[in-house]
Amino acid sequence: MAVVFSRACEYALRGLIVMAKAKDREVWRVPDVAEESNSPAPFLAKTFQQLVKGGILNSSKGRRGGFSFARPIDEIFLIDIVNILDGQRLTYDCALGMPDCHDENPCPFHVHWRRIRQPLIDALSEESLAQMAKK
Amino acid sequence: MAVVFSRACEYALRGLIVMAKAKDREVWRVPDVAEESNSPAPFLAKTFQQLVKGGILNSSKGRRGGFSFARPIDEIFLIDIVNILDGQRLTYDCALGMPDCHDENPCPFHVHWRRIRQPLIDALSEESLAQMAKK
DNA sequence: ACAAAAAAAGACAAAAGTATCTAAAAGTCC
DNA sequence: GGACTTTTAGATACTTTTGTCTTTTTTTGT
Ligand code: SF4
Ligand code: SF4
Repeated sequence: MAVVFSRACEYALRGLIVMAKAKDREVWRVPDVAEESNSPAPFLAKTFQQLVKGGILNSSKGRRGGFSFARPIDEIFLIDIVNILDGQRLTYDCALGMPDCHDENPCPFHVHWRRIRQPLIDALSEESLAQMAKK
Repeated sequence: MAVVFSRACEYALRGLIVMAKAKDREVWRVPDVAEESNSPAPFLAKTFQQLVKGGILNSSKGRRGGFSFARPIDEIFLIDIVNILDGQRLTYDCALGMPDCHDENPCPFHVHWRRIRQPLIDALSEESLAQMAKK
């Protein structure tokens, strides 16, 4: 088990940060992103396809093809990426794994998880790839 | 992938909360805990064995045997359970999955993860099973 | 002593997640 | 048009986690 994000999400975040940091370069081939972000290229390629479907990336085939951002990077927030790759797991699901329990008649742990999850959601929602690239 | 804890940890937390809530009962058989916490009994048994090794639970075999707390439940904190079952993953490892990188020359995400992880560690460190049982 | 009950230990099975490989489709450049 | 490059799609393999099953060991109660 990874720490908080799935491996796919970890690789994607690392890769997208690399891409966002390179102001001069627009289009990236998967092998280049993979090398720069220390990710396995074939696996990263799969997750980039998901990000294309999710509207984060554009892709183009052929000689000068590759992946590029589908919109300005100050309009791409970390939560967008996490939502596409890891779903609502981190932002909605019960931390104790109960399938059909939310808010009504909460168990003792509920209030804690709420207090922890909300700042996480806030941070992911407020931070854009553009801001990540600056630091 | 579970939300933040492994399944083993989810089941353990749920089970221990059930046990802590029952002030009248000291010794619990695994099948009873499993039923009360909606966990698979054989799997829960395995994780309880880990908690015995970790010093959280005592176990006794035979007719009136079962599991009981190894120390007062106001001295058992959630972080103790998480540390035994999930290791340092949540409290120390890099959220982006980089193996050998901590604090020195941090990447753009580092500061965010620190700001999120610390409240999590604090909450888990401050909350005891006794407090969990009250609510 | 004996039978029953419980945890302990280990083997095993199933599922999910991660990673690689191959062939196909589409675009670029000459 | 043809060679080449890149994504896309699908198949496949590996690994880890999760879950089950069986046997053994220990204790209790009769
Ligand atoms: S009340 Fe407890 S079991 Fe229900 S969603 Fe909240 S943490 Fe999960
Ligand atoms: S600096 Fe970035 S890569 Fe390094 S431990 Fe922190 S979050 Fe992980």
